[in-house]
Amino acid sequence: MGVTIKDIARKLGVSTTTVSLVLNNKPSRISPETRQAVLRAAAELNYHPNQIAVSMVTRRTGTIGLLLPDISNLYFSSLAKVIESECSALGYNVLYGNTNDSVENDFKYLELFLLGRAVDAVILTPSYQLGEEERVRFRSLVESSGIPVVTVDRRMQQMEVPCVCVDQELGGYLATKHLLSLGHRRIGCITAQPNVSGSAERLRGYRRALEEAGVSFDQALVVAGNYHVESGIQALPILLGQGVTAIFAANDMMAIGVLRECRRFHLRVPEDLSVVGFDDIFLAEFLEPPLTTVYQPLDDIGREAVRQVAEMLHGETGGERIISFKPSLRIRGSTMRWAGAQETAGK
Amino acid sequence: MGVTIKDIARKLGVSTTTVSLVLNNKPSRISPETRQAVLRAAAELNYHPNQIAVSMVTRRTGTIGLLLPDISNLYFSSLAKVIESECSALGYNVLYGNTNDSVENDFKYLELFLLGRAVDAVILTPSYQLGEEERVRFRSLVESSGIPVVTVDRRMQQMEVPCVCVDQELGGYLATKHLLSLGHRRIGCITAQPNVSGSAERLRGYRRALEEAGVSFDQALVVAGNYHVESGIQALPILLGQGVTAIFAANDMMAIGVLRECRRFHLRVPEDLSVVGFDDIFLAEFLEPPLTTVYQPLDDIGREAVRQVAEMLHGETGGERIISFKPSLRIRGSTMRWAGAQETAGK
DNA sequence: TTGTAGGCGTTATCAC
DNA sequence: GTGATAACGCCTACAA
Repeated sequence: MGVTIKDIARKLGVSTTTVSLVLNNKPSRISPETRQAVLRAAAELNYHPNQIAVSMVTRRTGTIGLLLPDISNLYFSSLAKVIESECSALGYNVLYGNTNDSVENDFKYLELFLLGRAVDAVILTPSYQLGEEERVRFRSLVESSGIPVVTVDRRMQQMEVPCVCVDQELGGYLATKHLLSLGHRRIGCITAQPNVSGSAERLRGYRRALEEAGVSFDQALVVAGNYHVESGIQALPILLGQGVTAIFAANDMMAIGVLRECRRFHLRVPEDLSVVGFDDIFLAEFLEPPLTTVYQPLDDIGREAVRQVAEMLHGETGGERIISFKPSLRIRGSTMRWAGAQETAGK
Repeated sequence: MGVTIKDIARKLGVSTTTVSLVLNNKPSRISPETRQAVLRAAAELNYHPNQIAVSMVTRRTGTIGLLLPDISNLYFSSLAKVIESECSALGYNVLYGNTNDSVENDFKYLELFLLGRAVDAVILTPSYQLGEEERVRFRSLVESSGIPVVTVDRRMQQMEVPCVCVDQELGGYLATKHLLSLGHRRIGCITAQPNVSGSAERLRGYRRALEEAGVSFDQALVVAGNYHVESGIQALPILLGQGVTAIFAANDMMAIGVLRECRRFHLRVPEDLSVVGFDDIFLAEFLEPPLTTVYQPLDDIGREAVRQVAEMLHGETGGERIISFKPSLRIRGSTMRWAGAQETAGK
């Protein structure tokens, strides 16, 4: 069960060296005859190299670890699709882990993959910003293993690891500015936990837009969600209680929650409430109303993450570089001019 | 770079056997002192077994291959999440491949995973029913590798492989019967390619419901999609041209396409057109209107697929068993009694 | 209770 | 041109 080069060698009366040389197209000048013979025998016996054995000696697995917080979030599953496809094109397989937005799971998989030398590199979306202690743990993990690690979508502060993402702050700014330009003044914001990278930046963008427009920031208009639909649902009544006329949700899932809950409250979107999301998951345009949201160039991000990994695999050094793409606003049906805008129109 | 049991053995002046025995908790009675010493040394040196080396000798990789047609389809990403989580609980990693509904890719990954002995087992959703030639290829691939293969969500006809799925025919039947019970008589059906397993069965259920209700089957009301949103969009005008009052889409993605296109046509759902989907992806209830659809017990399916695999890994034999779960109808807002129903009410 | 030695399948280093 | 032989890191009879 399992033809080996030994079998081929024996059958042909040559050494395993010869077989290996031929099968790997090594530039050692084997006579055309033996060459053909080996090739034919390999085909006849239906030989296929045992990748484990190959990995054993070459010290590379041909596998890249991919750690994502939640594959059932359309944003991440689309990202996974791009990354897997890019990896596949480079001859790499993807070992996948769902971290459920838990730092413990981040570490669980990281240790599994890095310490076990099960992968040649890792692409991950870290769950939270690490505390000092965890930072040490992470750093020693990465350094001692010597395995390239690249972060995608979210940054790891103070870590010497390349990060591929979007300019989150700008995204938050664009979303909020759009609402402001429509005359909204009381704009709610649903963020994720403050120590999730990305979330804080999006909030910063929100604040900057407000300040620029001379609208004072009100902490009561900011509620922390968790990037899941449910937290959008829960946030809505709180924000309505604050009299908001528009909501910026830090991702599309939460925006979907808001949309959904609005119907339960018989609130029309966008007539009664404008809603902006973030990510532009591909279902966003199919919602009712089609969701105005901040587009992330997913393909670029995924492609670039793999490119970064590939570079490091080819000896390029890591280090804390940030490759940042520009997000852009996709205006659709979930936002409109605030009916009461005339009052403040003169501003 | 990489502490080995040799390092530990050397440091302690014992043999690698001793170290291995201790570290693997083997029932060979090592003296408590050496035992402790080994454990301590391993911790101090930060030892972690090289999984490749372990795999080399144990002949198991601790990895399960998962091949899915489209991870950006919410149904499959949710399934992947369940499967990964179950595998993880059993100590298995998941090597993931996106096949894009192409048989060629099915084989590409299957060969990569099976022939390279990169996985201990494979769970896959086959792209299409295989032709005779492909069937031979598949069978020899699976048999020669001796690696357990389990099919999920879709069957492979005439293949000696366990399949975990839902009673597709029943699902199609329930969906259609629901529409019939609401008075609809011209019911369109959007299927996938006829040779995609599951699709054909769902269509059969549709026919059975029609026959049972004494409504004659009309081929013109059946249009073939591809399980993507776009094909729902394309199918709608065709079906409207046939004067349908309701549509059964063979999955939720296509149903979403229908919903979306209805808005462009200023058609109200469900007042002007009832729509039923299939899968009950978790966004279904968040759509507008919330989608009536056929629920698949995703968790059960994923869990059972992994259980099947685990059994085969433990020596249970494979064979063509079908583990079928019952789907159920989730009635939500996208269906209602047909306004013209009274005409045929007496029927 | 512990050590020796062989082997897993492949690649790599030298000789010949 | 080709072939021994030694790794790679670990496990496991079998010996001692």
